[in-house]
Amino acid sequence: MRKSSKRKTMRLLDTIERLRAAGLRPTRQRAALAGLLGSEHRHISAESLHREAAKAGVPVSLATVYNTLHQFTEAGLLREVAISAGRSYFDTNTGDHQHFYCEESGELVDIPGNAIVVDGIPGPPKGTAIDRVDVVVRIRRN
Amino acid sequence: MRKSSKRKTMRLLDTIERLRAAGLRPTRQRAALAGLLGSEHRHISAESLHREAAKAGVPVSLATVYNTLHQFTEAGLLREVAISAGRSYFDTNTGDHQHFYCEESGELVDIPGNAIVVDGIPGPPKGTAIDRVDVVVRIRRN
DNA sequence: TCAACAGATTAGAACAATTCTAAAATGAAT
DNA sequence: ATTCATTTTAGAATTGTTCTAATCTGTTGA
Repeated sequence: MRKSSKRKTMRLLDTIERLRAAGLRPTRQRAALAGLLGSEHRHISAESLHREAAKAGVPVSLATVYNTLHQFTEAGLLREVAISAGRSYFDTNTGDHQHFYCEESGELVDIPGNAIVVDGIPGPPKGTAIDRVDVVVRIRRN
Repeated sequence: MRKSSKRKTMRLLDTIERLRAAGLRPTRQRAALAGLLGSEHRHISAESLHREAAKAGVPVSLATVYNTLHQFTEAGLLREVAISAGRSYFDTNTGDHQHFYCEESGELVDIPGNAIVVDGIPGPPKGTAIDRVDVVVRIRRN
């Protein structure tokens, strides 16, 4: 067995464990998608992941990609980043951080959470609690 | 002439002046929509403004509502607030401020700009400049 | 005042992103 | 192996938005 193959196998087992831990049945498709998401932090859309899966020879329906992304998000494996109407990203980095967003290219760039500080947020309206604070720094080429 | 009618007329003239000043031809529809947007600060969607116009007896096509909202935004009369895929708001308050967003109700609540402070934003990627910093404080009922 | 034309509006088609549906397939537990 | 709940799937449906080509309206200048 070659090294790369062995590594792949170990990653797969890992993935299956993580799915189980998240309370998700480790199906073929979920494991494949989790594998594609990989360990490096990335910003993906449903469409782009669907294309990637197809390219990797894992035929998954677009509906399943959407289902899976939402389940992963609920399970805390992903974070959804709202940018603009009709443009939704999923971020494999669920830790504390924010984003630059380039209006022209549509690209996201991370801002480490320890860099940015938001201060002076008033108490939330009665009967509600703060869930998360999202900062999007919109940038333009010049 | 009744008081309310006089007030209405004055507002209309005002509106027309503001449109001209923004370099927009003061058409029936633009004046009507600008009038509906009124002077109090509000958060609206294209759909909601379209419904309002219909209810007020001003038949405007949805396409015109979209066109007008975008033109007003470009002219600096409105600010667009991106909340989530498939949910875009226009804010009649173009001054410095941010928002609470209630995940459950979809409502926006203003946070005065003088309250909130964002610090420690790193220099933007090479070749780009910061256009705007958007803060969305996501809240949930409890 | 009105003719002419650029610019604006319109209904409806087209489009993009996402969700729904009902049927077929699969994983887990006997 | 059989069963059953869960998952996947293709394709239809929905939603929000933009496009298109025809029609209409402000504005300008004769």
